[in-house]
Amino acid sequence: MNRTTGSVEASSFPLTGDFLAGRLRQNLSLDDLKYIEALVETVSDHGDTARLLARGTKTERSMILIEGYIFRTVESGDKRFITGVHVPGDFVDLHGFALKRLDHNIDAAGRVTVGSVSHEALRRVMRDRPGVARAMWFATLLDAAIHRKWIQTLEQLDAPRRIAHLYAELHTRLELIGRDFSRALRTPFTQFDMADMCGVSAIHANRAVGKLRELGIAEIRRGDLYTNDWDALKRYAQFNPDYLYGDGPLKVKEDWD
Amino acid sequence: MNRTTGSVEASSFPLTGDFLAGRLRQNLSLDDLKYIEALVETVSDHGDTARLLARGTKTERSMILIEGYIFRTVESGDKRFITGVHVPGDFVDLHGFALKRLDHNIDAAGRVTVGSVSHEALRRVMRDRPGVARAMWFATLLDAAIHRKWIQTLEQLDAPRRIAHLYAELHTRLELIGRDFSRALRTPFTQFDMADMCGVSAIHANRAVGKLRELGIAEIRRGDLYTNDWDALKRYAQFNPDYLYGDGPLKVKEDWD
DNA sequence: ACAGGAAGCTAACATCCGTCAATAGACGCA
DNA sequence: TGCGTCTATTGACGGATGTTAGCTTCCTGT
Repeated sequence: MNRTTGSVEASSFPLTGDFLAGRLRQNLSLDDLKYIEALVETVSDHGDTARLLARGTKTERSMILIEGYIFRTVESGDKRFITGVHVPGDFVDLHGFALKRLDHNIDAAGRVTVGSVSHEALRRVMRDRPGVARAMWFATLLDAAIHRKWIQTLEQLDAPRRIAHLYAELHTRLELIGRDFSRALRTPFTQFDMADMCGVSAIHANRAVGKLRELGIAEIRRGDLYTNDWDALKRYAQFNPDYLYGDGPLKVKEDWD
Repeated sequence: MNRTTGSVEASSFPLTGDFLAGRLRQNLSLDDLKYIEALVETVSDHGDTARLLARGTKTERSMILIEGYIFRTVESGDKRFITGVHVPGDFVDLHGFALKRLDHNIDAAGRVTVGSVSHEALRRVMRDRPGVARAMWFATLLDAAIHRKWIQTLEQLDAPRRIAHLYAELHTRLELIGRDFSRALRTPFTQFDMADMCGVSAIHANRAVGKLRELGIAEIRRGDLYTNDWDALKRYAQFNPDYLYGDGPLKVKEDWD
């Protein structure tokens, strides 16, 4: 667990705006999206495996992931456990705004670009933009739904299927933000990362990767997954995307307000 | 999985009010609590293992658990997986208000008493009582924190420790709503239920229960756990209650509004 | 008291997985 | 280019867990 916090402040504005197509894409007007984008006060790049926020920290800012992958981790003894992974468009510590302290670390997986929103700005959202505030609530509800699916995966699947399910989920989540990887899904994950996400030892994660290769399901090399049959992979992992609410994930009932 | 939906409508009003001391206990005035209590339109009792709400159902009501235990379950093949458990005071399907459909079932564990709140009433809350609306958001954030701990438990602990951790968590959550079981924690859980919560087979759950007994950690008989040393049990389960935010679980930053 | 059924318990065997040890490959840096 | 480190890989062994089968205990209804 090498942690080099090589943070580099970047002044690259404006944002692309694309990343907002993810978590917050539903039920927000273009005006709302522009409003959210304007909340981002600073954008920064972070080096490999940087710890962006340590457990227990009290902060006055929340981060939205713009590029890369971020882990939610906890440490116990000398072991690390990964309880969640984020893709661009996700608010990674929105709960840090509501709850007093964070109960886990926020770690970059490889290089990341994050936008920072002050809690002062979020307080203005709560006061002035109830629609946007609701969208943020729904985004955290989707987090919870993904957590529940991880619980089920850990309860139900063996190691090879857990890894396949992880990549199937990422594939779908990345598709939902408009990124299509027809043949390869690139990540900076090591087999240690996969092991910590799947609750198995690194050596067993290696066996699992080998089994996926042997079965012709997928070839995983240095975190990058290559396959020519995503459907077969998803079937093998017993993947059902319903929990991501892709067809209207964050839609509220029509008669709100 | 016997499902007798023996629902009996009860007209027993008013509520005790005690059950609200749980999830929503922080940052709400007495006036707010009375307001929430008044939202409960009907109270009903349900028989053993009743399915209160099926996955995919669209509903116009949300339920708050008043007495008993409730499971969140999913079914895959002929197997059942439990992704969460609720104690009195918990809103069990508040996310059903925000998201269009439920991604899992809501099942009673033994006999339960639930209060029902119409989504129409919740819409009024959103509009008129921002403080209460926030408290509901925070309650779902605490759900997510508990989910993350379950993920970690599944990744980290063996079967005996998972069962010990489950009871340690319930003990603390019940303490937080003012119920103290110094020597015994009574639940209607079967070893099948424990197995489905811990991601092991029922037979292995039985082995695990036997090991806890053999180690002198706890005696579990028909769901009821007896011990004279909760600290030892919690130490054995590596239980750390921080994630329940017990010292101020749902506290918001002081300077809100 | 009796019968039936659900839950709890035990044993035997196979598979999944953790650990230790050792080696090979890939990448960054001098 | 060569070295060192991180990552990936393989084998061997033991422990944890799944599966099947059968038995016992407890509860409940009659």
